[in-house]
Amino acid sequence: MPQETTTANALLGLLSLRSWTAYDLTQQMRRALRWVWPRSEANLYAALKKLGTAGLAAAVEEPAGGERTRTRYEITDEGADAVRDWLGGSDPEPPKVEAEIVLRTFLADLGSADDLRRSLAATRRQCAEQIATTLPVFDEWAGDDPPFPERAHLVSLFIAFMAGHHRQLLEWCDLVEAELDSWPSTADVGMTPRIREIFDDAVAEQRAIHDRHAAEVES
Amino acid sequence: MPQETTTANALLGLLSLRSWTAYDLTQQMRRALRWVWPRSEANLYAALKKLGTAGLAAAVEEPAGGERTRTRYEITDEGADAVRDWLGGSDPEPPKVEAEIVLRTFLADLGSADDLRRSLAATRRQCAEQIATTLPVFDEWAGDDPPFPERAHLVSLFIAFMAGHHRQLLEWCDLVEAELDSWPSTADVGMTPRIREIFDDAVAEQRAIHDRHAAEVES
DNA sequence: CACTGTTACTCCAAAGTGGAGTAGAGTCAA
DNA sequence: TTGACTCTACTCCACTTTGGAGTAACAGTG
Repeated sequence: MPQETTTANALLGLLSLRSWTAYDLTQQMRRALRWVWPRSEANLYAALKKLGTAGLAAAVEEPAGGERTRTRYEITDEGADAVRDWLGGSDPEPPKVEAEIVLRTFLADLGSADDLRRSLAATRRQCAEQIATTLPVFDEWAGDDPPFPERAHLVSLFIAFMAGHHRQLLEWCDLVEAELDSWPSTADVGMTPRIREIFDDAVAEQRAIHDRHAAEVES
Repeated sequence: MPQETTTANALLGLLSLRSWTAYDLTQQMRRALRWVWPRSEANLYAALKKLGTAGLAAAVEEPAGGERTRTRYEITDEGADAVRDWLGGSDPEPPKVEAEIVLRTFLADLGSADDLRRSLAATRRQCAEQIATTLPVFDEWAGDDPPFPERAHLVSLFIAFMAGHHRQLLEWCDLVEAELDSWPSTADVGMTPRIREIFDDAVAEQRAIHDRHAAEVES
């Protein structure tokens, strides 16, 4: 049996909770899981079809008002096995970050201080927009009739990750902006005492993690 | 003039600092920039060729010992303009995260507690491995003869981002593991008082960010 | 002088993107 | 009741990107 993709397993995971229509699944991915596993609609619909042909999910056409139909998917026993194999028999891919803002900061001496300030402001705005779309979802969970009350612990950990991610990103933006305000320009600042402090702190923290891990492996 | 991709601009950014061979550029991306802008080797070589045909960089074949040649790239005036346009005339893409570990945690009730523990341990290991590859690069910057001493301030902010990212990820792993140890199993824990605390804290933090941003926009 | 590792790339099938397109159904207001 | 929207429920397609394998020459080591 060939290994399924993580996207396929994510869909199978949702299908383990209940049956969904294809449309609902894409919306669910878009509303919530997008923030840790972003995939395009086209890809999700395609992955669902593959789950169907691989026998991991069963597709049923159901009426959707008037002439229309929609496709409802239900997990099969093979599908449930596949999810268990995934969780129990493989390690997660390492987390992956794509942060153009950090790239721009790294190359900030090729532009003006205001260029960088605008980019940081854009990142803050994007962060706030992201939160604006997720807050209603969280409120649904906080309300009287949450979708899966017995899963509140897992959802809470998910939300904690999001909060931590946003905190770290915005704190970093604050740091960059504070530094930027203390520089004459973006170029040729070099290793001032304050910069040395930031550098040493960051390296020391990484080294501590590294050493702690090495010690744990040895033991 | 059509907009360049972020990858193209990243390469042009490096070429603004000095000339590089194609091989060196891919290694540089792999050693350092990968952590905020991961791209495959194949893609980088292809992007460089495009920069050549677009006139943004000039490719020169140079001898590489014996019969072999390698391609050295130098930025052109058009290329330098393109970088400035990028930094000054467009906003960064929103940061993007892909974290299978969070997905697995979200779906942890489909597997055992040990499954999740193994996944968390794998994430910790991946984190340590990542740090192990970056520490030598940082040490180079801390040493007597750093590559671009006048850019130390930008490199330091880059490293600060990496440290913050790793801190947030590992602290989240700690939180999950601590919770996990207090649960009878991964399933059906639901909204215990402790979970409610985690949930409320995370939502409150997000809301604070959201409200602060809304207030700033209004003013 | 064989062997291992590094340099310097290319190739390719498969996965994924994102924007446009399509078309029926419900909703609300003039 | 008719037109304008928005939502539902997808499909299509050209393009980009991935990641692993492959290739072949050179450089250093024992």
